[in-house]
Amino acid sequence: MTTQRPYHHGDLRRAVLDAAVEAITEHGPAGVGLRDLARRVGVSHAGPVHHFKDKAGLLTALAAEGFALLADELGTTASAGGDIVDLGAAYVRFAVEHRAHFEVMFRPDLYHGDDPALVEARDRAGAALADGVADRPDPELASVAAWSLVHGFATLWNTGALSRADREPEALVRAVAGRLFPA
Amino acid sequence: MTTQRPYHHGDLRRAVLDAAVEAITEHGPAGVGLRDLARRVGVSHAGPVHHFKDKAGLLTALAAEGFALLADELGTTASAGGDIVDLGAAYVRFAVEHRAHFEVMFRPDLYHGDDPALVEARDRAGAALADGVADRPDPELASVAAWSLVHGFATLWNTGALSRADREPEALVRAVAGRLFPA
DNA sequence: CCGGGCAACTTGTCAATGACTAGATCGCGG
DNA sequence: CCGCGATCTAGTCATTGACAAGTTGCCCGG
Repeated sequence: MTTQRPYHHGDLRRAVLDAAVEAITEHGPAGVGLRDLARRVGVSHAGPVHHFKDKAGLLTALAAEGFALLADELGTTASAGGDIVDLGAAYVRFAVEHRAHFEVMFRPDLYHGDDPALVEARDRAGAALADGVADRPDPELASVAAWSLVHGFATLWNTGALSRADREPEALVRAVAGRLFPA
Repeated sequence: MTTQRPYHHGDLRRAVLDAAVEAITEHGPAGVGLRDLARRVGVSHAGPVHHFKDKAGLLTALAAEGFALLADELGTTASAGGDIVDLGAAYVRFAVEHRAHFEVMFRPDLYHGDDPALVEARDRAGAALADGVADRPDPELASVAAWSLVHGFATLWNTGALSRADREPEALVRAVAGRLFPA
């Protein structure tokens, strides 16, 4: 393996983000260090700084990416004719499959909440959720109820509090959501 | 103010816990340092260590205290004849009034999840919640639904995601929970 | 083709943190 | 009155995030 790394990494930004996802999935958002990520990726300890300014900047980028991903998922299930329960299931699926992103997204004390890219993505995701309950009676309240239910389910599931249930998370949340929003 | 502090603090453990609550309320769990707490309380930088072993130990104590408080709150509303909606409201009230405790409690990567005192308190709180839905049809599912709803509401509220709503959190969650569990 | 400019990356440094060790101080039981 | 253990202090070490300054190599204008 004489492959001497070139001076320029190629796509360090992406590599660091991926390493961060991996590290957060393993040790939680608290256990991530800029220097550790640099080591994982194989660059010097200050390499990532150039792309993210500081630790909060890294997590801001992660959160923004997460909101964008979530908005996309919700958008596709909505345009595929999915109803509110489908949307909720998509929300939970996202939270489980992208746990690292999800955990950072709802920890505003870790990142810069006023970042433009982040704000845009977050609003987009919020709109997708709101659309799903637009045709329900009292949409304001229904929106709060739906979001609370699926968000609570997702966070509880990810912290392991619900894992005694033997069902798959998506099936379980469908059963639960069907109770709140009968067809 | 010639009150020279005595060598022995009196109740350093409690003082550090209180300082931690204050610090977490201000800056979130990430922004808390053992040394910072020691300074706030006015002891040397290694003082707290004696009582909590390490940082995770501190947060373990905080989490255990939180679960105990929550179990007490739920217990009193239940024995006062409260129904499932009252229990949910109590859950949210706890989360809002004891935000610092609540945030640590559901961040298992920050503390020692196998601490005996913590396990006991957590189980007690869980039992109090489960009791509230015992008389509902399909209690297993109802328990998941109720917990998800109020937990999601509480975390979303605390992160500010729901704060556009002009209602008080407790009243709002009552309206939402009443939808899931009609009287 | 080539030279300068600029982004990407490195090396070095600093203050602060968590964890550890050894030692000082105090209070309580015998 | 003594000593012994719990409580707290002081000192140290590796590590971290942030910053400053230097290096490397790509790309664009001439």
